[in-house]
Amino acid sequence: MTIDDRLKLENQLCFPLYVASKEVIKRYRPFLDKIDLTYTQYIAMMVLWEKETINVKDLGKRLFLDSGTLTPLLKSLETKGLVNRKRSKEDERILVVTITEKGKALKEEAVKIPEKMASCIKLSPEEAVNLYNLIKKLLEE
Amino acid sequence: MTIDDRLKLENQLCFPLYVASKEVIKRYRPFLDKIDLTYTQYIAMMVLWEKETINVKDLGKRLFLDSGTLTPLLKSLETKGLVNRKRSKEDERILVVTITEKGKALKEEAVKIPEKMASCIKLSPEEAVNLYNLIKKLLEE
DNA sequence: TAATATTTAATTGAATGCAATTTAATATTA
DNA sequence: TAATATTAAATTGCATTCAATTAAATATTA
Repeated sequence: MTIDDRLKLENQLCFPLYVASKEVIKRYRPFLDKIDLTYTQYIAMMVLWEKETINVKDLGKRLFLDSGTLTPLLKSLETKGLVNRKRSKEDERILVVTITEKGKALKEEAVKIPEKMASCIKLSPEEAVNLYNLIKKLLEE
Repeated sequence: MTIDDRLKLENQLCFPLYVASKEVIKRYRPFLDKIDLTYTQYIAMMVLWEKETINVKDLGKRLFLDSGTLTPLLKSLETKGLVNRKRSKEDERILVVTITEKGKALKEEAVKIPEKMASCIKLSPEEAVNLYNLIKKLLEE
């Protein structure tokens, strides 16, 4: 490979990763539109469907997002009536996010999404596991 | 796997992909800061280092970006003196982007980036190829 | 040719995403 | 305790990203 070749898009690992991520998120859109969530709102709700209550810092650790992204996102979810935001009594710095009944109810709609997405993606279960493990390794260190 | 498990982040393929894409782009930042480019500006410049001249539509096809992203991006690259923007004489709808001498000169700095990035990523060449192929397959259809 | 359709960028608007700073609360230390 | 340091969110500012619309130019069709 020449020096020049190294600066070509096709020879970068990052670029296909970047395209794939955007593309897969785009494929979620028709399904997410039906429950009026963006992708980022959806992954935040996924955490809340599992945990019901979490503070902003822990949510950020889980989603790899900071308060600059999460604060407006959570305010928007609150406006939709899906979560409550309340300062902790013990430590006023901490903002505790709790899922509402309406938020919980939304889960019934959302459970259909993963299998619908799976059928959009042309990977065998083995390939999917393989990809998953390679991405995990990529993220190491 | 229970129905509930399917709605957990760890069991989604999309989420690690999304995190990995952001993370790898973040790792580019220290290198890109040195040549005063954002990641998106960098991939646009990569195309121009290879082709010297391209119109917005073709650039968008190559980068999987539309004019909503590219128009401000290219204006910014023009402000930096790295490209020129000029309407085609034959078809005034088409905007032709051409790399400047300053833009070409920047390539000398940029050639070091891919190998520096490679050393940031803990994948063997075989694993990288494997990942590349799986991502390509994921994007099919 | 005149009317219509298509194409290409630009624009608009909403939602990220992140670095950097600020604010307020709590913890630590002198 | 008083001063300082740390922590958690919020805010600010800049750069995407994309859907939808607009505007202008070109192509096609009646």
